Amino acid sequence: MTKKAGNRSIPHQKTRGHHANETAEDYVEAVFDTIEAKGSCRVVDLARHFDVSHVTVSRIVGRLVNKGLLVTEPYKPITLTRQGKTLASRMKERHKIVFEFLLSLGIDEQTARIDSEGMEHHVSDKTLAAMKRKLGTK
Amino acid sequence: MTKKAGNRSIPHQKTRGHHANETAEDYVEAVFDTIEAKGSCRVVDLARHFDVSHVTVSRIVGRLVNKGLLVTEPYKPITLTRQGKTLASRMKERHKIVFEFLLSLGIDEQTARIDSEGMEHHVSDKTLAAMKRKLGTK
DNA sequence: ATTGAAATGTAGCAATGGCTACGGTTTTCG
DNA sequence: CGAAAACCGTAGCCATTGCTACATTTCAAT
Repeated sequence: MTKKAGNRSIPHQKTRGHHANETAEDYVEAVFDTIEAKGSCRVVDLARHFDVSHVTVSRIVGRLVNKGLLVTEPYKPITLTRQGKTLASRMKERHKIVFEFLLSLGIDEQTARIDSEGMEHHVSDKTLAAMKRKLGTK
Repeated sequence: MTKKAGNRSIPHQKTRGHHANETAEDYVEAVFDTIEAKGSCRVVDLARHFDVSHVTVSRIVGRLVNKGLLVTEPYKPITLTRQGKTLASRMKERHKIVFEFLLSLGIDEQTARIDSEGMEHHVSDKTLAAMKRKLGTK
């Protein structure tokens, strides 16, 4: 052994696990925003937000409950655990920095919004710090 | 119907399909680079490159052959179709721009390499153009 | 209080991307 | 040449994320 385990220089992530993380990040952020916007967050809110079926949402919510990020009960609204809130805050912060950085490059809001949503999961702390620096410099 | 179909304003991609595209992009790029580097590309080269098993590679290669991006035969090397070459070139160009842009932010090569691999799939043409502009400006 | 609509849950299917185990091909080398 | 090593394919398992169809629960409006 020591053969199969990540001897490669880390770059290429095992997609499955990596994407599961992205999903968790997206969901806690959406739950946070929805609660902030309308007081509570239901499965249907997330389904509309991500444009997927409520089935997909409730399965993923179940997984994130098991992971300790969300709390809910059958037919009840969804809330964040402390851990979920922490992750959501972190993601919102990343999102904001990447979004504003893109705006500072002269990109329109619509494009910046879409790109930042895709990029925020792939930007390392170092790159995020560099973007923050540039923004402060401006 | 017209109900379930993407009425949302496009940002949130149906992950499955979206990620399949990313995989295709990564694979054609890797095939291109491998052929450039050592004359031919085998399943085992890709398995080592992505640090996954050869089984995963050969299944994905099979799919990309069906998609018209790759060409191969049992126990033979993998080559790119014209379409595959086009996509590979596009991805390499994106990769290069994002990578160099990150370097221009003062990020170290290792980090820039990892981040650019993750980001290249999520950067729109507009954002890419903006990065290119900034690089030219320097 | 009842009923009907909206929201959730459950069952079950498909596609993608991981894996191990096992067996067949090809290549290389003694 | 012949055997070991390297490479590749197939079978079959699991997890994730989509979906439709159908059942159940809640809630609001009459």
